[in-house]
Amino acid sequence: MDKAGRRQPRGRASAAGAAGAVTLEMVAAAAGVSPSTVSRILNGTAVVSADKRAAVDAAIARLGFSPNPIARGLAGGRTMSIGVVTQAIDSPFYGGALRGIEIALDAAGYSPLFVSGHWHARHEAGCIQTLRSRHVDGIIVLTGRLSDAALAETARALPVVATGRRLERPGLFAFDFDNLGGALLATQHLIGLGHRDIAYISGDLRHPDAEQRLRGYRGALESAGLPVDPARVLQGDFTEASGLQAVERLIGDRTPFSAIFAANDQMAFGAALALHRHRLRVPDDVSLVGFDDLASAQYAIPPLTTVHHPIHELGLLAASAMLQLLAGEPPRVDQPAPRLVIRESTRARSEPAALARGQRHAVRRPAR
Amino acid sequence: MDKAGRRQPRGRASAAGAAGAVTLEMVAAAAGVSPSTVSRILNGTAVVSADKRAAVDAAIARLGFSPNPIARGLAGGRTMSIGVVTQAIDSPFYGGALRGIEIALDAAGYSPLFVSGHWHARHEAGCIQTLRSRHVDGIIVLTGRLSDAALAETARALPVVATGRRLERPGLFAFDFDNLGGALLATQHLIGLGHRDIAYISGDLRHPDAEQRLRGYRGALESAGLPVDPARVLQGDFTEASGLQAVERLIGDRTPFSAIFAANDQMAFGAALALHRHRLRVPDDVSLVGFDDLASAQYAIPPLTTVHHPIHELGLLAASAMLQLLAGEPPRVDQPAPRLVIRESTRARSEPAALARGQRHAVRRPAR
DNA sequence: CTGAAAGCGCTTACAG
DNA sequence: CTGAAAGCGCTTACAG
Repeated sequence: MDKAGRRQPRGRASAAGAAGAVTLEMVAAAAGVSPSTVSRILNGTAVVSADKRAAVDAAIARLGFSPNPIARGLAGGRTMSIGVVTQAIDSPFYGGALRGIEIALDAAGYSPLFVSGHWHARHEAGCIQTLRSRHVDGIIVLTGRLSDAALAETARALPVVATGRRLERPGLFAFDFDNLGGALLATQHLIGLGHRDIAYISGDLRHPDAEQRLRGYRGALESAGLPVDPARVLQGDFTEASGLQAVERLIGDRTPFSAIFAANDQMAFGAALALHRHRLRVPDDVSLVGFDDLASAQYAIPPLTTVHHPIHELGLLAASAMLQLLAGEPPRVDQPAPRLVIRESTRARSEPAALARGQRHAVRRPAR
Repeated sequence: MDKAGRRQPRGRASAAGAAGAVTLEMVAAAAGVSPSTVSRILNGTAVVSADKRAAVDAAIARLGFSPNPIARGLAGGRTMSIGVVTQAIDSPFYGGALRGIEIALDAAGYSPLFVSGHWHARHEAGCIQTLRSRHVDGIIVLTGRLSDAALAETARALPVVATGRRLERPGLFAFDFDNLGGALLATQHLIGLGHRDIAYISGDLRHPDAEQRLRGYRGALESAGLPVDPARVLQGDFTEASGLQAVERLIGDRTPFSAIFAANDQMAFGAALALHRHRLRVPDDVSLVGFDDLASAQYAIPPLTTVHHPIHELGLLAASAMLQLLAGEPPRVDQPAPRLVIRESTRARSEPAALARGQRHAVRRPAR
């Protein structure tokens, strides 16, 4: 088979050596067809006679062949990998989305390549760069701070799916979660329980989610004819620490409140700790609602009432939209709606509203 | 430059097109040298005259060239990517390790490829398979259930770093965390506080960590001359739910206890909730210690005393060991020791030990 | 020190 | 329907 002048195969470092040696060429030889034919069968690229297909399938099975994605990437431009820009690989919130993406891509033979943008447009741009240098077949961007223009630009080169924004561009599919609706649900729940003095702990307003949730809080108060008191709107940044500090400020300022709605569960946990330190009991003295429904929310003390954000499903949907884009179809996804999960951190308001340290109430009412 | 018979370049789908078109060949042309020379400069493979190097460096900078890892992978067998077998991409515990790995690899120009084994040897083997088909340059295995033999076998083909086990094989570097020592620390802390009836919630004993931590608990009791009562050793599986159930069993069985040591924080959170439901207060009635020091432990109510497991550092170390292996050096890593973090869930024992529902104590003592 | 050339394992026009 | 051949963008013996 070798012509004169062929080199000896290289040592164990040879690229082939690593993954199990059997190549498409070997399959072709075993099946008595050309490599082109094997490739076509693998890719469903052309109609092939039944007997050749059978011979090739048999050879593939017998030899245990699996195509080398690296070579495939070089030759055909498809690496069977999808880049995923998340914000932090260990985010308790986005983790669920990553798992969804992993599952959906795996089922289609694709591998995810996770990179972290750290909520920084520059880092995210670096991520896109890395992913493109690795020739991923498509990129999923989970929220983040990249401009719509940057995303659209990327989408000119390869399919892009983005969450956390609304945007229509060729090759780009974006979908959002109804943050406003979720915040409405949470606030209305509190209002329905008789609360009037509802404090709000906002996330970092540079995140569109934070802005939308704040609008939901305001909207619910306004619809109910309640005033939106700026003193009750605290600025947080989605971390536990900021939730804790917000409550400290609230109490320090002696602003009356009987309920708190935190723009995410992590801040709600911080808020709960601050209340605990001030001997204010949840829900006896203060009702508390979060947003996201992290896995840990149901084991908080008390278990946290929160807005369920189906982040795992969102991951599944993002991956499935990518797969559709890759198949040349316009993505169709049914976006899941927000849903309030009532647990044990909220209760009907007991007069009067908790004020500040020391002024706590011993009143107990049966849980809902 | 083209010989007769060359094809036209392919359309936008061409592999080059995607990532920015500039190739090593273009750099060579611009610098007036051969591609071989550019390659050698890139890889530091050979000594090159200063003027050529300068010309090449200039051309690289001007053209904004960055080598295509895919082509590199095919040709040289190096993909500049490292496979990482974790257990679940959204694990609150392993997440920290992933972040450490990401940081350390990124600094060296490598990309991690994360895959999830789901605590299942078969899945983990599938992960290894996937990673090898993608020609990663090395594999990091975070604990898991793969046999030492399987790991050693993999290490014959490419460098492997494993955590959560001790094992010496060619091409394989493994290191463990001192789980036994950590459990000793936790238990001794409780004993030092005067606790005698210390219940233990074990993790799934198929995990080596769980087994080691149990030994630490036992060892500490024995050293202190305290009996190890089987009724106080509850079987959990590292989940919050199992921690909760363990405490339910303990209380249902009316086994006396004044302290609980849970083999991980997640079970401690579940245990805390069960205690809360039975109106047993932490730490007034029952002291509680966890293990791992998850990010959320400091915002638990009350903030959880726990054994700090430097999982982020372990990730950093694993990656750095891999880098050393890749460089042909024997890895040298200083393994971090376990450390007890005393927060607010433990307190000196108050007579008598809490027994069961209803029998709670109002005794308050100042915190430590 | 440096170049020409073969090769990595695929894919895909091109030509039957 | 199917093959022969060129090419993807690099690396690396081989030969100066």
